[in-house]
Amino acid sequence: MANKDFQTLFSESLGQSDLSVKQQAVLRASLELFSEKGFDRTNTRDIADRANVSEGTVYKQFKTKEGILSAILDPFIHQVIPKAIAEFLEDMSKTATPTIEDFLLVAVQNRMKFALANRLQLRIFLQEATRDPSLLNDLGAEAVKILDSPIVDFLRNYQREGQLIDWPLPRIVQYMLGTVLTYILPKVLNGGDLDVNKASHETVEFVLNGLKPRK
Amino acid sequence: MANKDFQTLFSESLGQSDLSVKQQAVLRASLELFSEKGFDRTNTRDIADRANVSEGTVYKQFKTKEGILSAILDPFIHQVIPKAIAEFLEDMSKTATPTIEDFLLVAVQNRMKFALANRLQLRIFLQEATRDPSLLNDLGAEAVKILDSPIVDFLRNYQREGQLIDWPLPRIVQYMLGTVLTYILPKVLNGGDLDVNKASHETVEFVLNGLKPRK
Amino acid sequence: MANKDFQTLFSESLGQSDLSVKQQAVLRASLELFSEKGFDRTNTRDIADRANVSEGTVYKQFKTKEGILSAILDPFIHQVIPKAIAEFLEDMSKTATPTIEDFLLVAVQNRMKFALANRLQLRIFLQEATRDPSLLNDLGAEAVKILDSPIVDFLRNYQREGQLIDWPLPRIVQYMLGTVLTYILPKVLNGGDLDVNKASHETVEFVLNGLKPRK
Amino acid sequence: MANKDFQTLFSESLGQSDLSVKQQAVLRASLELFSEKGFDRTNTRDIADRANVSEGTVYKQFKTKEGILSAILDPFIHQVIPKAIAEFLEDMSKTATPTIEDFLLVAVQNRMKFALANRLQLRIFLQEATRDPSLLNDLGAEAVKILDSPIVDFLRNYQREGQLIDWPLPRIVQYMLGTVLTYILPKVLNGGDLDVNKASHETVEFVLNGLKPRK
DNA sequence: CATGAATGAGAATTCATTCAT
DNA sequence: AATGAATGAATTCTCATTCAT
Repeated sequence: MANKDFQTLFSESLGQSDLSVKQQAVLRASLELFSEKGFDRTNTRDIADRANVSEGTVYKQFKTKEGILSAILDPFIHQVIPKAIAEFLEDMSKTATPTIEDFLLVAVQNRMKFALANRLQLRIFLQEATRDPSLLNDLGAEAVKILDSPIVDFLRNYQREGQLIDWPLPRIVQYMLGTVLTYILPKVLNGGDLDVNKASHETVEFVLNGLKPRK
Repeated sequence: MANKDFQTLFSESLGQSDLSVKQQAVLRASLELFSEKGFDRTNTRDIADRANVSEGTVYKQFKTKEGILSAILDPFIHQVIPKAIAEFLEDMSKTATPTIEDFLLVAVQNRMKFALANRLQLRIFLQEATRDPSLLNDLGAEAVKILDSPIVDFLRNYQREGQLIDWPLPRIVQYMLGTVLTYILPKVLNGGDLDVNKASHETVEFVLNGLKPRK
Repeated sequence: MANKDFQTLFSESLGQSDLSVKQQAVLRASLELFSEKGFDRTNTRDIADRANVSEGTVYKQFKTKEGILSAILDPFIHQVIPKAIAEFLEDMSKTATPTIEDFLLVAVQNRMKFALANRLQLRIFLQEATRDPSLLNDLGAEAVKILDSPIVDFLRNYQREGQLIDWPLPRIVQYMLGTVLTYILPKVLNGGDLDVNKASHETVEFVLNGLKPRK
Repeated sequence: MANKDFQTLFSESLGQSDLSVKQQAVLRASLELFSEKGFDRTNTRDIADRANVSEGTVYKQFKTKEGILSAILDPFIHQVIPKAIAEFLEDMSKTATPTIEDFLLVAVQNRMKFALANRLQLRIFLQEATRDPSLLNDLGAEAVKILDSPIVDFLRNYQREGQLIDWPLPRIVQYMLGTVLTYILPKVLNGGDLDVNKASHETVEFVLNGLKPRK
């Protein structure tokens, strides 16, 4: 049972719940509005209204509007994602996965579920990243940590066994990510449900075998 | 010999150059600024300054700031891209391509060059699309037209010959696109050069064979 | 003790004083400036200055400049004037008025005093009405209510007694109004005092007897 | 045979037709637009469009937008009206008018026809006069000239004969004007036809006899 | 003479942020 | 802590006016 659900992770990410109920309402309202309309087209009046709070209260905790954005994205990048990675790795370690198919299936499903559970944050992240690509670097820095973890041992092992092609791991991760994204991005942006089981099987099927018929 | 370059296509897209020199300067300045800072964080004062034009002039042709954005994105979606597709298809038809490797190589290179040549517009498009996913639908509508062209015959032929797996074509296109994007997106957002030759060979290599060693 | 004075009626008309002191200052400043220079030639900067308030404050309560105009004219047409009519009718009812001279004298004086007390609003009303005659219809709709009140009984009674000519009442009201206006309009537009006593006596003298010497 | 019609007087008023066809088109377009929407809400772009002329041409003859207004109102006040008065007086002199009824009838009809024929200018004049009452003085100055003309002799004669009450002539003119206005103003502002014959008879009937039944 | 592109000063309006209550 | 009125800088947009062609 992979990640905790969104509520839990989000709340935990909000600095150990040192936020009052109202402040959390502000954060949730901002999360929704930023995701729906974008940071620049959301005004503090609307945030206050949606959070059922005065405009002054919005500024009590978060000194600026920019600060609210940081309060959403910073923990997302530096806490939610790392924590998700950690839990993912733990899950992987526990799972006896003899074939690479099974391994990738778990990995892909894990990523897809995470993305859907954190849809709003991801959408905000994408919006900001298209403006300020340095955010992508921040994310990349976190992602690289995967390659500094036991998971590498799994992959190297598959390579040694001849189950996985002998390319540099970053290149392998790149392709898997790209393929997963083609399933997830439309859902993150447009909403709608994703049949994670079907999507993950299709992904693994392609990623492993490519477009040329075997035999 | 593939696409005309950016300058040409962009100028052509501006409705037969019915724009004065100054109006074109406004459009170019907006293109740059929107791409650099995003639509919402660009103000008309800055556009006027960069275009060496008065603020009034900015509004003479394009009635609103929103109108400038449309003047950039609309022809991009409805003229530049379709024209690029048309020229791409023509190139394909002319090329005798015995193996699917060669065919995909040309296709992928073509797409990559186009993306890099239209980097600024693409970046603006991405920024807006993350806010208003309906733009993706507009783009999708144009893209679908590919599947209504001679290129389909090529692909079906490869499938019949056993060079291409027997999946629905949209699924095949989806994976190719996803993989190409992993090379292009970082360049579109961050700038920098892409070794199109190397990237396209790697892409085709992966897309056709997947991550599992053949044999 | 006819109408309450302007201050009272104006304040009452402002929706039970649900406006802060500053908002009332905005309204008063607008009233003065619109009356002096006309709506179109008054800018919000001047309103803010005269009200000793920031320009943002002008827009807090009244969403647009147009909105300020409505905040002045709407209650004037739909509350101040109806209320004035009601009080006028009450005054009339209480007054035992054996002759039509006395009756008209009270009526005319009443109208003149009201017009002078509401000089600024009337002037704005006139300015707008010359652009948008539909305003006159709105006013007319309110005025017609007079002919749906006890005052009609008075007039009919005078007609029966042979003190008042047997014309349709609207025609009679039309002439009285026209004559009263010749005294009031110059004062509304130019300012200056009106000797209400003298003016009302002259009006009644003319209205009743015409220009041809009796006997 | 009272006034020449509008076209004639207006054209004559335009400085002896020293205006080109285009300039006259500008004046006519301005006349219509100012009357419809008011001076401040009419822009020079609209004037140029309605006159089928470039915006530059609008400024060739009339240095400023204000100048167009003057070109309309100045001759109206200082030429059209005086000329109308002169012709009116001439008509009066020629007419043998034994009774005051007949005399007033002609006078009133004359005024009404003039007002209707010059509806657009009058409307503009009213709009401006409600802003800048000094215009009323200008008009008044012209009007006073009536009392410096043969017409005075007519009126004094009627007074001597006991057909006209022995009040100061300005007061008499004031009442007549007020009554005439109640018929004309609604038409000037709202448009629509006026039954000049009926209206003039009613006016004279009231003005002479008042509201109290004779005997 | 006529044109209409260009100008730039100003106007309305928005909104993040502050602060007295 | 919470409120929301108040602020004023910034922004979009309009329009009378000018001037090169």
